[in-house]
Amino acid sequence: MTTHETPDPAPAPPPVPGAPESPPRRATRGSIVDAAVALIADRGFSATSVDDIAAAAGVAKGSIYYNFGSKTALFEAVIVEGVERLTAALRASVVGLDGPAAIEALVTELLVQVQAHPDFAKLVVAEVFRTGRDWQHSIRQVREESMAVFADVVRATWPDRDPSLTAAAIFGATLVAGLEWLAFQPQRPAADVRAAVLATVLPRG
Amino acid sequence: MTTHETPDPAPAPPPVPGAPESPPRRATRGSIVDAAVALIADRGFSATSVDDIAAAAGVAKGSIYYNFGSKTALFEAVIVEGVERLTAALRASVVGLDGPAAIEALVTELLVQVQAHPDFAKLVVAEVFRTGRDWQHSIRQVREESMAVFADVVRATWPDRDPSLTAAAIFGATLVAGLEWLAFQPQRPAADVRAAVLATVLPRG
DNA sequence: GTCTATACGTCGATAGAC
DNA sequence: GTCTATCGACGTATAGAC
Repeated sequence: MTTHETPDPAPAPPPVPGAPESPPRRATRGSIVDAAVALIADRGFSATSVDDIAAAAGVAKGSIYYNFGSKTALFEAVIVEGVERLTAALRASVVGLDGPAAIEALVTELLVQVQAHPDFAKLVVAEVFRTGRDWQHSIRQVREESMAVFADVVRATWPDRDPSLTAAAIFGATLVAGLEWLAFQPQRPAADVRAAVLATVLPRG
Repeated sequence: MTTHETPDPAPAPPPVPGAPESPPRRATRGSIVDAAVALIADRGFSATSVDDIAAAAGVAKGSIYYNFGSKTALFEAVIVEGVERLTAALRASVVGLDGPAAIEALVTELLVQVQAHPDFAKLVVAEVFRTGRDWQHSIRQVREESMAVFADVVRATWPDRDPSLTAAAIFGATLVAGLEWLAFQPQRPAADVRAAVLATVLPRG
């Protein structure tokens, strides 16, 4: 860094004529994240090597370190991106609703998300309650955003109940029933799961 | 998975599960199991080394291999013993009860167990839904015994509901609310958690 | 039965070619 | 920006002393 090197933003690779603004980095990043979610959900963080992720993503190990810096940083990115996507979906599902209808919408949307991203759901369940991990703070921050969506609806629906604990209970009921379904009873229709959860967490209706 | 592959259950190693235990061995075994639960719950299986467990238990690494044969076998023992204890406690809590009172007793007892063995509770949540692990079969077997206690009570209480999915929902609501409490709101009284869960999973009454 | 010492393999991270 | 080759650190499991 002392001698004269060109510290400028590196020139882009040869753009293929006809390829519409396809940053090679986005594709690489995306495939790495996808592979990491799938592998870590199944085997856990430490049991999944960076070599495994690179092989599954179809990239070289060096590319992972170029794009994310470290294995821990990669995992943090996976968690943060996933939870932000989940939070956005939950928020969107309750727009214009309140009361029991809003609770019903949240439960339904969470089940949809669990079915759409089962690996990520497993990963969240496996890692949220850990305390001795480097990414604890990242997880905790996004966790609270997601939980707040539930807590706000609970507060507006049942003013006499504890918002955060009730939100955790409803969230847990939905998530665990959804994973029970995907992991052990995948042949059941989604409607069965939704019906069972709603019958459990909503008063007679 | 690991380094040298031990060619399956070979009769070579001295420690045979089920063999009569000499008194000195029990103390060593117990301290190893306790240390393993605490460390693995916090950091995960692969992130916890046998050296760490040995140090926390106050024994030498060789003693762990003498008593359990492998790191995987140690973890299986931890899981099986813990879930059997939980199942026994749940069964005992509903003797002579049925209907909503039995549900209430199960929820209460599960919260008591979560509070009494928080490390084990975290560990269970982290590992139950994994599929790519060696001990998958051990976990699944004991998991079903515990879940059956809930499902039986659900079946007797609400004949119109799906037993296994409803059991999963109630179990999930209780466990996640309990861990939310221990991990993020430990200052709250236990009664708050119990009240929130019961208000969520039991119809007005 | 429990300890210490060590062999053998794997993993995260880096360097440098292209 | 992505690749290959490689290094140092650490982890499981075993051998043999006590």
